[in-house]
Amino acid sequence: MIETTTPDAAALLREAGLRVTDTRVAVIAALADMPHSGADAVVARVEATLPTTSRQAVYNVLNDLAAAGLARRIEPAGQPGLYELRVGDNHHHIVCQRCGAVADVDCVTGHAPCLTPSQTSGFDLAEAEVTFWGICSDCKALTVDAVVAAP
Amino acid sequence: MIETTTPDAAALLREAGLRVTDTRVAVIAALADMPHSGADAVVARVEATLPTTSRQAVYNVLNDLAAAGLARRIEPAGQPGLYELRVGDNHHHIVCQRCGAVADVDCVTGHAPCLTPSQTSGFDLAEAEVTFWGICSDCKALTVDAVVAAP
DNA sequence: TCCTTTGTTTTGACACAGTCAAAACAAGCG
DNA sequence: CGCTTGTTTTGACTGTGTCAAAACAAAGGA
Repeated sequence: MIETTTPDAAALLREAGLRVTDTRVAVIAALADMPHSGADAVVARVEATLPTTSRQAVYNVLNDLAAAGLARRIEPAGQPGLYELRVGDNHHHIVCQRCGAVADVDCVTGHAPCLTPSQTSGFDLAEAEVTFWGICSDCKALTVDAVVAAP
Repeated sequence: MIETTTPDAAALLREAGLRVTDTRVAVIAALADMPHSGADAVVARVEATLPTTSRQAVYNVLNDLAAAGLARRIEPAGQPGLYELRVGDNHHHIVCQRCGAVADVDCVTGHAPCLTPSQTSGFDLAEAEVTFWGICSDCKALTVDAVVAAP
């Protein structure tokens, strides 16, 4: 019986022309469970089921998945690279300035404006990446608590 | 007589409540000359006039300038942090996917759409950062040359 | 002008994220 | 089953940046 927890990682890998290995399946499962994870978090999650997995193997897999278009890498300023399986829809992200939490943001109103800079300085434009910055609800709650607790 | 090469770095520093030192003035001059420079490039430039300057001093100054609002730090994915003196107008950037060159892009058509994500997942939104990716004219030229030279 | 205070710079060790390369290993195919 | 080729392991290494203590210098007052 096939694991339904992951969106049939094996099939995804085969379609992308990548060999199906335990490490790769486990990394995909980890990303399905915890989107916007960094290599370290993935290593930790993978080690839970495959304790002998090396850090390097996870880095390899994450690179391979990104190169094959099965995963997308984002790199908000001040954070290590994060990976997610949601690909192909060029959605955006909102990042917490305090704790670094990341959430998805669907593309903005018709998204045309974001793809059309006023001048391109001679560049051939390939894509536009939008990152929103703010404070997540958890951190907001903490701030309020602090204010309330202050004398 | 006052150096007119830099936009009176000393005055900027004093207004920001920072002491005026050779290192700081030299870093500001470097950034005025070469916007979107990383720490390494700034170190190299500063060493040209102040050969005894330490790498750490440049990092300190760059951090101080950014903290004081005299410089802005950007960090395109896959590159070290870059600094520029153009602050306060929240302009955007276009980055070359091949060579990493960076150019300024003034804020997009009315900029309202980019500041209004469809859902904020409970975040308090502070700002929106847009990064355009493409190929700069230099790299474009190289590609054409390669194609022409190919057969 | 010289002294004092406080902020800056130097020096050198260190941390983190990630890459490189070679040897051991295993998936997929005939 | 065994080959071939791609994957994983191991361990050293790089680049970017931070930390901390001692040496030093800018600003302001005596």
